[in-house]
Amino acid sequence: MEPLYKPQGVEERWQRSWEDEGLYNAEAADSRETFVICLPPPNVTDRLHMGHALNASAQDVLIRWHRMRDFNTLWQPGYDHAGIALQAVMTKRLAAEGKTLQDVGREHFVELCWDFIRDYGGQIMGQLRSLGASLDYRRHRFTMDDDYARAVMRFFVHLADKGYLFRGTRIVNWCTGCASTVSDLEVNHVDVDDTLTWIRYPLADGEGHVTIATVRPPTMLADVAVAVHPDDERYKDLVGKEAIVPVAERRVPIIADERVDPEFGTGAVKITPGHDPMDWEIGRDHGLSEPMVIGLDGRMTEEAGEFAGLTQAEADEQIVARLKELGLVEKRESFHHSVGHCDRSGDRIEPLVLLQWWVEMEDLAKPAVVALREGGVRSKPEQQTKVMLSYLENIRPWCISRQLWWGHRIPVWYCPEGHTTIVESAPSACAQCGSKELRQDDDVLDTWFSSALWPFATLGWPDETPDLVTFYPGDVCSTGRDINFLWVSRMIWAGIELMGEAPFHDVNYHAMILAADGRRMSKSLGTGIDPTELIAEHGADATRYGLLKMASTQDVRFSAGAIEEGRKLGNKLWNVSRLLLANVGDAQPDLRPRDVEERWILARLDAARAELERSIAEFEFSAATSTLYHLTFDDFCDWYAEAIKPRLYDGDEDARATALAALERLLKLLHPVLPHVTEEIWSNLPDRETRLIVAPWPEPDASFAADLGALDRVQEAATVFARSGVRMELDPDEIRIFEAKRVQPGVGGDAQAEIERLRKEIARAEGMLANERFTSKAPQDVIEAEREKLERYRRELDALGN
RNA sequence: GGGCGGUUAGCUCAGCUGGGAGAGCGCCUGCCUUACAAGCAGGAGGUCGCAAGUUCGAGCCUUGCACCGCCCACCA
Repeated sequence: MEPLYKPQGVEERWQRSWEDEGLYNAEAADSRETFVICLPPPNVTDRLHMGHALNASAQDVLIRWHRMRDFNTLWQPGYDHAGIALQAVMTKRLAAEGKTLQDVGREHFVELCWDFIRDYGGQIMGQLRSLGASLDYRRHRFTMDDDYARAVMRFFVHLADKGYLFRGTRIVNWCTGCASTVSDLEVNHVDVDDTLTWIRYPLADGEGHVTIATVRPPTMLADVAVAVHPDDERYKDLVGKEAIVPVAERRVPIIADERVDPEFGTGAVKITPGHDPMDWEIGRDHGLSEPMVIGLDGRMTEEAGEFAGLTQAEADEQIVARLKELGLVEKRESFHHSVGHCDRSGDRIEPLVLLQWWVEMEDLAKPAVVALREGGVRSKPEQQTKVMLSYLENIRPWCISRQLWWGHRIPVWYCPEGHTTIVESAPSACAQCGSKELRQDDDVLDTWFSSALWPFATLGWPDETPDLVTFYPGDVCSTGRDINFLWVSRMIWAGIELMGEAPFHDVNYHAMILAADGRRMSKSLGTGIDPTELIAEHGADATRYGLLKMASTQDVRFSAGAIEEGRKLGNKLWNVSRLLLANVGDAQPDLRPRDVEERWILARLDAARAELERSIAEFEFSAATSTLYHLTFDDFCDWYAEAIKPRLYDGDEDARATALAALERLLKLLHPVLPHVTEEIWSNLPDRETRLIVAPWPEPDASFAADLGALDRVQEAATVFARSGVRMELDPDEIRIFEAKRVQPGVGGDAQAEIERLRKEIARAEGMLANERFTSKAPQDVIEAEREKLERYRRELDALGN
């Protein structure tokens, strides 16, 4: 064993062993209690980034911990086909070759996507292996696998059968960049600077005008009304009259609607149902038509007459110029407001009225609300439950059709009579009229439609497979807050709807790791840090430790020091193991705690076990790393190992056997966080045939917790000695430890300064205990603690000769 | 507009139901160099964002304010 632990080589070797020996595997036939986590399926094109690495580390700690606790433990891996994302990548590649989608055609395009995945996809599983992630890689699933596709089709048909599905013409979020609709959740509202133009609409009866304000003058070509608030006194007389939309020269009614904000602008608003969500709702309620003057390409359509074919910017310029000529522009002012942008492409969302497939969400969401409200599904941090509830309680229909080629094609067939046939696989004839002339819907499903099934479609659903019976429902979902609505909420309601219960009982939302500037890591700004480089440089153990340590709050800046701390911990453990292994002779691990320091370390190990169980169970991984660090450095190395060193050298068999047993326990406690170095050391223990990864987690053992005062006294004496150079009186046992530890006087140890410090503390404590209001109102244990402190200070002062 | 989180040592962050302000890194000093290309021991460094309130006692509870970040949202 070398003095410096080098993870390179060691880690890869164990990763191969664990996997080859089948120690990651979960079997349905295994009758032990199960513990199941599904890896959030990364996009098939993803490479490991900081979020993946952190989340995988957290999940692996849970998985390894439960595996050691004798659970039948399944960590399910796989990929998501990432409809829009992959199609965008492929479209770009085609464009680089000077080709368009139409050039290659649908069928060939899909083949190209598969080729791309074969060539460039699937890298992240290898990267997760290098992190030591103990996924059951044999069970790898992909959301476009044949079996998975069958589940998606069943889901669609199920929703149709239950009446949750409908096809309707509504206003949607159209992304010109993706050339597809996107759901409300995939729209980012971004503040932008626009120009607000105040335009006079003459009244049809020639009696004056009404002024509206708009940031999008070209859409006035699609105006069908002017609306005011019903209680707005200024416009009472105008309601029911007509106005003339300038340029378009169209007569439109002036209507009253409560959704108009009388405080905004003039209190009168142009109504354009074809291009604005609120206008669409008002228009629908007033039975107005929904003309559109902007097309799928974002340009002005034929409906725009003389402006057809122009970009919106060009149309804007020309229309405003025309209005100015007509003297109808009252004013123009800069205007700061928030506008929807496509989360994927960044393009400004174009609200358009299109025929799409929707899921009616209200009833589906209700059982999920109950599960969250009644604690069937808990969140960490807890506030996320409220966030999720407010989303589910205000949920709106989900637009699930996407105008893409890469994805699950919607299983709906249309006949010339206009009938629809909804079945899982291609029908031979129309279900209603028997027509053989069927045409499948061109669209594919939202990627998240298939992701929602992940916890059970990966186990064989809709078939009642042994895997499904054994491993559903799972236990924990660990993910980022960014996909809580997109993915987590949908797994919950889909699980309840199709499986009768939610797929997990706990959701852990991990921290976001930010760059040094406090913003999200950004490739273009060069602030990103690649976890695969961290692994290559510092090792997987150090990377895991560092990520878990730094990610204590919801958002945290990356700190290289945390990784370094992990490396140091592994190195320290390595070296204390070298010390013990080199000096135990042929001793076997055995508990023979004869002396106080041995009972003490066993009690400390058990206390740490309890702290770890609590922190891991509560997903407080940062607290867990802290426990491990102090246990290893302070307790095990600095006190215990130092104290027993002389006896090890002397060939004390009890000390040797107990030291090995204590080291075993330490390795077990550290294994979930630092799996590689602990397994490596474990393999060097005498007669070691079993693997640490499946070694039993230590049972609670409080039998050594009593009478630990001796160590406390030695530590107290050491502190006093270091600060003052004065030795307190100790018992022979205590002196032995004190000597073994070779306690040194601190630099500038100053008895006088220490005496003054203690006197001040004593005065403070005495003051508190003399305060009747404190002694009468404070809890007994607080008062008792204060008395003990006072005693200790007095004892120390006494030792200093005062 | 609504909601949530944050503001503690030079840096990254802990601080559980109110009861002596902490860790790691960095810095300074000493010791050891027969586990630790390092380790051990000690030290300096903080009006716990600001203000008021409750309390015997506030980093922690209440109210207001300031700044930072995130989420949701039909401000044309």
